[in-house]
Amino acid sequence: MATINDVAERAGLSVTTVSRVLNNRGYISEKTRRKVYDTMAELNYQPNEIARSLLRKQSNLIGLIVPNVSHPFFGELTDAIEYHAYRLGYKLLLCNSQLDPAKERDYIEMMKRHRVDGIIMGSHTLEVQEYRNLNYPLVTIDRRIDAIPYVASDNGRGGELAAELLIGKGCRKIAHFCGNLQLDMLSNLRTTAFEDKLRSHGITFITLQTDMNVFDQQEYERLMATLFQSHPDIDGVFATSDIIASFVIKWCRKLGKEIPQDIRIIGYDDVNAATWVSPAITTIKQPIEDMGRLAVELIRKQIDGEPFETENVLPVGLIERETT
Amino acid sequence: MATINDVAERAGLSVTTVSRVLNNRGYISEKTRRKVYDTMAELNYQPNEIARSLLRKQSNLIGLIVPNVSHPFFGELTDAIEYHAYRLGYKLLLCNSQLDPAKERDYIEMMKRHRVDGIIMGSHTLEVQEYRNLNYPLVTIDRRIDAIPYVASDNGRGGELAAELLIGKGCRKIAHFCGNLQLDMLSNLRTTAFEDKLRSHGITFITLQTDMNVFDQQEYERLMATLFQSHPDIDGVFATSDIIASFVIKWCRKLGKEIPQDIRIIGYDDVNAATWVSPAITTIKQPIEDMGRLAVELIRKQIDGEPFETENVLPVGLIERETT
DNA sequence: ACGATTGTGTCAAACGATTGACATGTCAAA
DNA sequence: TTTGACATGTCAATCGTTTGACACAATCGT
Repeated sequence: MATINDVAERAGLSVTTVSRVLNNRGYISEKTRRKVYDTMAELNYQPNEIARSLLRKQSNLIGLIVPNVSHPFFGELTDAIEYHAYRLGYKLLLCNSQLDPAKERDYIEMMKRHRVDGIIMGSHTLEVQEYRNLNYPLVTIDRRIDAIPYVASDNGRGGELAAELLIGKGCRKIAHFCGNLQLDMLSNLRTTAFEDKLRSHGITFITLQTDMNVFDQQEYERLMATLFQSHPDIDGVFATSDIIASFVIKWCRKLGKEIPQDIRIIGYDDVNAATWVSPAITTIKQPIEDMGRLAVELIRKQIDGEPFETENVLPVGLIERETT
Repeated sequence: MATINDVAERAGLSVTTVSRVLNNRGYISEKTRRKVYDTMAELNYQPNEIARSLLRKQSNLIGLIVPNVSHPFFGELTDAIEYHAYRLGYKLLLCNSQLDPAKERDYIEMMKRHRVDGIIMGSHTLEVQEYRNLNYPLVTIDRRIDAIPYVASDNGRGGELAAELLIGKGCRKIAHFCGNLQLDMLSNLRTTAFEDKLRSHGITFITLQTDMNVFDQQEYERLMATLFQSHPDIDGVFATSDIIASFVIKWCRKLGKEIPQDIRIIGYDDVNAATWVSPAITTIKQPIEDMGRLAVELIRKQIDGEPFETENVLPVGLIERETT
């Protein structure tokens, strides 16, 4: 691969001059500028970003850790993050933790070695202490750790909205699929708020935990079987992801339950997949695009030393479709 | 951030010695080795991969370009690629082209500047000439360009299997949703093989083009409306992705068509989403995991100068579920 | 004709690590 | 006592680029 020296030599100029046109500094005549560009094209020269990064102490890389990009929520979030990172001139280093602490730790180390400019943590399976010691531009999705800036949507409000809708539709016995409550994530607020609301209305509910971030279809199926066997009379379901909701729909069909007459279902996230199934899923919309934009923005601000908000909670919305 | 000099100084050793323990070369006493590791931990030292890359002329980065990770097929493919890249010690640079040639070109340039060790092209919207001139370790997914190694699944066989199944089930008038036939992709072979088979059996068919890689829900809906309006009597559908198939299912429900009694539907890919909808989609399975593994493997072989196959066509399979 | 502006050059240091050449020393085996 | 393995050190070059300091011309306005 051609270097700046090759370009300078071939163009009959000094490296300094070539560097000057590359970086737009100092006086350069139009003729020289053109000569340099021509030669660059001729040699198919691309400035070596590695050398630049070394000198500038800036890699223009952002690390993103998610449980799994093939989960619709994280896929769409990754899309949004990639879009905004690109707009700001950053490249994205993608890591799937698979919710494996060892892999997550390993990836974080790798990223630090590669001197990424910041890390967006969509997965967080480690102990709080480890994140605290990181000492790095960081943004967390859906989890609050000390003073580390985070972006989340209003999970409490989401749970409330779901409860209100189901109550309003007259449901009397409701099942709720939530994520792993052991993990310290803000999405657990959905469950808290949802249960509080139901309790205050004296409505019966059953809460079932899943691992919503890396789906295990088998586990979902087992869970559905258990639920409908022990509680054949539930008339409402609040699932903490649209994917789980789609499994509920499947199971209802299998059991001959009419949706929404016999049972009402509400999902969460409003991923594209919510409209792929029929009936289309009523859901709580997370502003995925905005969350991605904000996450990137927060990294940028930390890099540029600008002030930033630590707590970034975005509004959610109810999207009513055909399952309620 | 601490450098190797800081470590050496603090440990009372020379950089050479520290470097020797880092790289496991030459004689090192157990005592010194421990001293170095302790000091590294103390200073929270991480060797600067940027400096290493510059010297070694190896970034350990693999670039991946896909139309869009939030498309289930590419999400799952990305997962597989990430998994195997990680196993081999590579990090993944993720790029969504959004099927925008300008963005794709721009990303390719960026990747070359960053000296990624190889590029996996899951999106290819540029002119053949541009890829030819790339002169870089490259692997293409589902597209054949000169001698550039590619991985694909047996699209021809896939189309054939779909046709055989539908014919076997007694369908007489079949609709086929294919991707953009203008793009020179191997997935077009599905269409060719499918149509050939139907023709040889004297079965009527209608082929409709979509842009399957970046889904536009609106477009799908429009397409469905058109199809069922002008051909209310179709009794079989072959969709070139499971997502499109799920839209067909939706539309059939809306029109009160029973699946599979009135109409049989077969999708393509066998992504997870194929089982989220009900009835679960009968589909042609692409070995996504293997495709990802092979793609990474092909990049590695090019980097390491090992011999490799240029044509890598993996077998597909029929997964019969509930829509046929 | 003077000084300012413009255009280009030379030189060297710096970024953080690796590596080869070579020197020096200790210690134990032969 | 000699030899060689083991252990560590010094020194300098290298990867490709940027940048500041400084020098030297040519050209321009006045």
